[in-house]
Amino acid sequence: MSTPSRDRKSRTASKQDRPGRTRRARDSLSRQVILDAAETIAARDGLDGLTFQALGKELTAHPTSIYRHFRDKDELVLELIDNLRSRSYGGQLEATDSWRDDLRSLAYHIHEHYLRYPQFALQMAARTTRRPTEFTNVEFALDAFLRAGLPPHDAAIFLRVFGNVIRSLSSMEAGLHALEAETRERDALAWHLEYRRLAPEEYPRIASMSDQLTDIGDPRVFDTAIELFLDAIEVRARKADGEGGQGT
Amino acid sequence: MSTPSRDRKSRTASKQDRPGRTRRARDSLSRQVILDAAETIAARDGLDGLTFQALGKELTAHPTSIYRHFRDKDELVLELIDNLRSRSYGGQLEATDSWRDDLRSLAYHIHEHYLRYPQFALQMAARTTRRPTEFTNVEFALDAFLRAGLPPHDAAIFLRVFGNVIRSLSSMEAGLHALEAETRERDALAWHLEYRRLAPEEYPRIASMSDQLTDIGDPRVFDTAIELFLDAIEVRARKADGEGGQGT
DNA sequence: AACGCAAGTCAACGACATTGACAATTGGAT
DNA sequence: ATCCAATTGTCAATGTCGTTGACTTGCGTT
Repeated sequence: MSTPSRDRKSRTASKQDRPGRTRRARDSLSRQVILDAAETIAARDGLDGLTFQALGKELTAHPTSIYRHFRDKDELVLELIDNLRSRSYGGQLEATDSWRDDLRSLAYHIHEHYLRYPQFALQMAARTTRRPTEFTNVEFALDAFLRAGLPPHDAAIFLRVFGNVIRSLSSMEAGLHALEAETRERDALAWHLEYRRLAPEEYPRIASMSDQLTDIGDPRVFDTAIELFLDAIEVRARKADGEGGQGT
Repeated sequence: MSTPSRDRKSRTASKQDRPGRTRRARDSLSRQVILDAAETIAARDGLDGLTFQALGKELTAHPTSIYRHFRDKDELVLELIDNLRSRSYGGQLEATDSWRDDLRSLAYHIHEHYLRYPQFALQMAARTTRRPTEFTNVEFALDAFLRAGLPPHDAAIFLRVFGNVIRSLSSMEAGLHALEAETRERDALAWHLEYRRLAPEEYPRIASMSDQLTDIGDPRVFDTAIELFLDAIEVRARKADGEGGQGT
């Protein structure tokens, strides 16, 4: 056999040996087509499964075709995240006459979004996108804080606290869900066993309450955290209102 | 990146950049020696820089030597995390007569630990290690909650809420710090500019307070979150105490 | 009809984790 | 003291990944 480096480019033969594997039609790829395929893969195999080779297979195209449309993988992933976010909560929020209900509703919207796309949670939590969806949410929350009676200065910082708590808690919970089911169950089981086995002399409080302790993924945690925050905000708002109104 | 073409070519004798150091002495490697090297690398180059090849170079050993001491990379990383944690806050916590101070102190201990090792923050937040350091912290916090006057059932769930909020917020903040400084500054700058530029008719609340808005990495966020939580716990404890004690 | 150029393809590269075979060193049994 | 087998370090090889540069193909313009 001669060197196969040059004569491998047989014109029609190599194309026809796999009838299904023809070259993709020109302009049949686009950012949107690729993003859709990426979402399919990520939803099915997780973020780790989202490789260029997997994309190539999903699209029936050569893996490196994607480089004609995205500079690198990071650009693709960021675009995908933005795509999902805008699809998940776009303009579904309407203010009621209860700031508490509004904030709670916003919190659950975001929480739900994170749990829907656990693969991306970690990346979503720490980045601001500065896009319409984000602006709308900020405006909505800010309005609720002001209606609660907080002075603007407090509203500004509480907005961030509230938002960060929601996103970081959701992200963490989503991160857990993203683990393999088997690993997670094994962890939870080991957790219960080991905490029950601790010496009561050394850890009296743990021992006395071991039945009531709950593991890290307990869904009540998020609900409780939100209610605690709303309580705290209410207290502060009342206090500020009293001071501002000089004893009204 | 320059191509290090010189150090891989050594077949037989040219390995002797260091004469006499053909092979590491027997038993000169151990879990602890490897973990120390791993910490050095991670602190210097980040968690992404922690590869077996880097480890090999740091130890002047063959990269695969590590497999004699750790089953795989995950085991190494988890062990490293546990190592750092126990070194960072081991038995420095002492209960005072103020449950509020105690919980605050615990929160800051953990927060500081996360900021000290931002590379590991993401992995630390979501995993329970079930090790002495963790047990001690849980016992400490549980005791504080009970002293605050919470009924055991509430203490159990609040323990988780408090812990998850601390860890997830710290993790997120650390994640920001772990980004390259350049990227982070560019992001913060863009954030301020874009929020100031928004149309007042569409986002009146944002426009009216644009000067007071703060970015995602504001260090006051953590402090405020903790104080809000402590407030909320105090309210709940008073309520529970009043109900349980039938009017004090 | 010819051609330029964008879009798809392909092989190759270097970095990565992991594996199985191999070599050197050690301590214990003889 | 000597041998042996287990332990520990080494090395080549495998298969994955993202990314690059050279190539081919065919559409739109001329």
